[in-house]
Amino acid sequence: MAKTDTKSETARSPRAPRKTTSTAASRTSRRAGSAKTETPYHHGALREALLQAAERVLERDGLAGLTLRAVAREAGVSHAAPTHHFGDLTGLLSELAAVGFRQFNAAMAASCEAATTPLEAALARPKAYVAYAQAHPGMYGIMFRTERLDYSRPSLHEAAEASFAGLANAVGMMRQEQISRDALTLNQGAAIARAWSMVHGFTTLLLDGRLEDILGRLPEGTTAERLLEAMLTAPVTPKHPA
Amino acid sequence: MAKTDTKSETARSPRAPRKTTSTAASRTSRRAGSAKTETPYHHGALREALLQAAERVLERDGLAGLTLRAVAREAGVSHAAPTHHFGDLTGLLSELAAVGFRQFNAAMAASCEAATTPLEAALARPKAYVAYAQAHPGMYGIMFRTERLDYSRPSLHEAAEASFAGLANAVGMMRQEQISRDALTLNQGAAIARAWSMVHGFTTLLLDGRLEDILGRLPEGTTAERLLEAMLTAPVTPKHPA
DNA sequence: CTCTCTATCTTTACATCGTAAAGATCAGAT
DNA sequence: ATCTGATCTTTACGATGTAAAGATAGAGAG
Repeated sequence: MAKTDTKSETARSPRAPRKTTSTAASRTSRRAGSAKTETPYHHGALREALLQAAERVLERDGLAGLTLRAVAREAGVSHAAPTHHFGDLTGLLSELAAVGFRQFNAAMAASCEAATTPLEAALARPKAYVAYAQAHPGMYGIMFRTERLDYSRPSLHEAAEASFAGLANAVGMMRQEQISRDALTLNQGAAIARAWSMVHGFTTLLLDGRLEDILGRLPEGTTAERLLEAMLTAPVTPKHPA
Repeated sequence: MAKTDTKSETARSPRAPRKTTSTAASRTSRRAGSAKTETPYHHGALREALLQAAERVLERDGLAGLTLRAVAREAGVSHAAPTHHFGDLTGLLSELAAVGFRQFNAAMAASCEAATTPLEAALARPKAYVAYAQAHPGMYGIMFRTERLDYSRPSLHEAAEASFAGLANAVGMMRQEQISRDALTLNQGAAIARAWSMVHGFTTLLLDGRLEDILGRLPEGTTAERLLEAMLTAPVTPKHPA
C-alpha cells in the first residue's frame, strides 16, 4: 500500500480531474441536464452506484476488502455517503446479498431451462449452484457466510425466499409429488434438507479448498464438477445410506 | 496526555502507574483475583492462558467479540502481548481452531465408541458432529467459516487432518472397503465428499437459522437431530438420487 | 554475588474501520 | 426568488490490528 490514502479519502477520478483550491470546493459544474448515464455529482442514483461499486470491490479485493469506506471510495463519494442510503454496513451487505441472490436464482433458472433429459434436469440446478459460487466466490460469501445480514429487509428476504422455493420445487419435481406450502412430511423435509445441505456443504468446502485433499487423490484430472456429479448419481453405499 | 486509549485497556490497572521514572512496573508480581493456579506476571504460561481466554471470550461474546485486544484484556495483559506468542490475529485464530478440532475429534470418537448397533454406529459420527457445532457454535465458526486460518501451522494442519482421516475411515467402514492413503476411486471420493458435504452443509445451515423454515413446517416438535437422522436414513427419491 | 543477555511483556504510535453528528449543497415546492 | 428537506461532506470518536521501542525479570557467566 504505497498510497495509504491519508490525503483525500475520496480517491476518485471521473473524467473531470478537477482538484482545485480548498478540498471542499465544488465537485459540481457538470450537470448540463444531468446526463442520465452515470455519476452526476449530487448524485441522483448513488444507491445503485454504490451497489455496483460494492460488487466491483468485492470481485477485486475479496470479502476482506469490502468495507463501507472502500465502497464509497470506489464510487467517488465521501466515506459517510453510504450511511444515508443503507444505514450501516449490515444494510449495504444485505442489499448486496439480495442482488447476489437474484443473480444466483437467475443462473439456476436458466440452467434448468436448458436441460433436455431428465438426468440433465436433475443435475442442472446443483451444477449451476456450484458454478455460480465458483464464478463469484465473494458474492457467495456475502450471501452465505456473513453473520451481518438482516433478513428482515424485504429485498433480501424475498430474494432468499425465492431461492428456497426453487429448491423445494425442484425436489418436489424429482419426487413427483406436490410440496405443500405450509406442511411437510418428515421425508419431504429430509429430502429438501439433504439436497440443500449436500450442495451447500460441497460448495463451501470447495471454496475453502478443503476438498483439494480428495480431488488430488482422484483419477488424474477429475474436476470438482465431475466429483459433484458422482456425489449426486453414484449408488449409495449398500448397507446404510450416506 | 491521556489521549490514546481513554480506557485503561488492561482492565485492571492496579493503581496509578504514573510515575515518570521507573514507570509502570509495580504490576504487583502477585496474583490478581483468581489465580489459584498461576497467572504470575512475567507470565510463564501466557500462551496457554491466552488460548483459554480466547475460548472464554468466544463463548461469551461470540465470533464478533473475539479480537486480539479482547483476548488480551480477558487474560489481564497488555493488548500487544498476544503478538509475541501468535504473531498476528491469524496465528491466534489458527491455534484456537486447532484446539477446537481436537475437541471436535474427541467428541466424535467418544460418540463412536458408545455405539452398539450398526445403525447407531452409522449415525454416531454425524450426530456428534452436529451436536458439537450446536454446543460450540463460536468454535465451529472459527474452524469452518474463518478465512483467516493458516493451515501451514503444524498444530492446525495436524488436527484438521485427523478430522478428515476419521471421516474417510468411517466412510470406508460403512462401505466395507479399504480406503487407500494416496488414491481414491471416483465412487470412494464421491462417498466421502457426500458424507462430509451433507453433514457440514446441514450444520452451517442450521447454525445460520436457515433450516428454521423447514423445521417449522415439519410435524410438531421435530428436532434438528431428528431431521438429520431422516436425512441420513430415509430412502432416496425413486427416480434419481437427491 | 553481580552483571549482562535475552525472551517476554508494556507503551506508544499509526492507519484503518464503522458510525454519529453537524455543516454544506442542491432540487424542487411554495 | 426563498424556503425546505433530502442528499452528500466534514469532522470527530472509539475500536481494532500491527509495528516499534522501552521496560522487566529470569538465567547464565564472570
